[in-house]
Amino acid sequence: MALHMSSANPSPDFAERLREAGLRPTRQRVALARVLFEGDHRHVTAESLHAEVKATKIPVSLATVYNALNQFRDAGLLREVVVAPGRSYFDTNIGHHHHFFVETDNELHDFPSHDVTVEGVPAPPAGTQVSRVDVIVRVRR
Amino acid sequence: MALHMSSANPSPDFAERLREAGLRPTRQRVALARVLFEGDHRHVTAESLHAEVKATKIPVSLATVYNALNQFRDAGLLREVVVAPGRSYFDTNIGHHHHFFVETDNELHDFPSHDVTVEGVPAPPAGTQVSRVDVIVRVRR
DNA sequence: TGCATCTTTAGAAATATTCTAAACTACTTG
DNA sequence: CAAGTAGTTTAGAATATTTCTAAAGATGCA
Repeated sequence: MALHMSSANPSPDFAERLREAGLRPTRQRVALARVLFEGDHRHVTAESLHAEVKATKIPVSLATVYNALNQFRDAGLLREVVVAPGRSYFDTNIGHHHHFFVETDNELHDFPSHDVTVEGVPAPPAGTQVSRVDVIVRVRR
Repeated sequence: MALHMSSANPSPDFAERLREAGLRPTRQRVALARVLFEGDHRHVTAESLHAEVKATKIPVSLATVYNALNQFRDAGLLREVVVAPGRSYFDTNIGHHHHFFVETDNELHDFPSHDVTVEGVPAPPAGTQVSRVDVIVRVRR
């Protein structure tokens, strides 16, 4: 019974969701998916996710966390956000949205893009097509 | 009359410009400044800049390149652009502008922001103020 | 010139991520 | 459901980028 209506994910059947994404639902991947996709949207780094999953007593190596994050991203389950040099964030919100980045404490916040318009962007370089437009609003405390 | 109106720098007196920025015009910093600020705007990484300056026969260590890039950025002479995980780009264009990032070959292109409008961004998180709005248009070949 | 301060440097260290090859596990087939 | 195989996980090594350290060197002021 879904307690969290604002949850990122209606179905808690993580094994099935992994299978649909073309990934074998191993113990590690299911544990990672549970932490990532249960409850509201979130932002993690490889390190922070590793720490969280280890706390659930399921053995996972850091290498597996990196593997899984890359696979989840490639499968469209996560979005990678690059805002700070030397570290990648992964966002469980894969819908259209943009980010506030609090530079003073390396904190990331989503905001919906449906009200945002970006106008006046010139034509992309010859031979290329736009894959995404990111708006990053950098703020400080 | 200046032939290169689009040039990044009117004056080629790099020592003086460093002094104005509060930096001692050492041999290494002047050599780096020459490569960076002579001619049109450009994008470099620490590695690429190191390779270029070494080619001018002036001895510079990679550590000094990192130091100088950080100092130039802090002094407002450069802008750091974070678009790809694991590497920083530095942009000699410090005016208002945004970027195309060609993901397929890690290439960065500026475009002026004076025609660009970003509307509908919500209020920033409480207690913060906006330091900059970056628009990154990601494209692929 | 003399000297205090700032800068550079090589190499070590820190940080983040990927790779390797061996052990392990999920899924399929018989 | 035993066995095979193909995909996964893992520890540890390797790679990549950036920063740190402490010693040597350069700069600019008196």
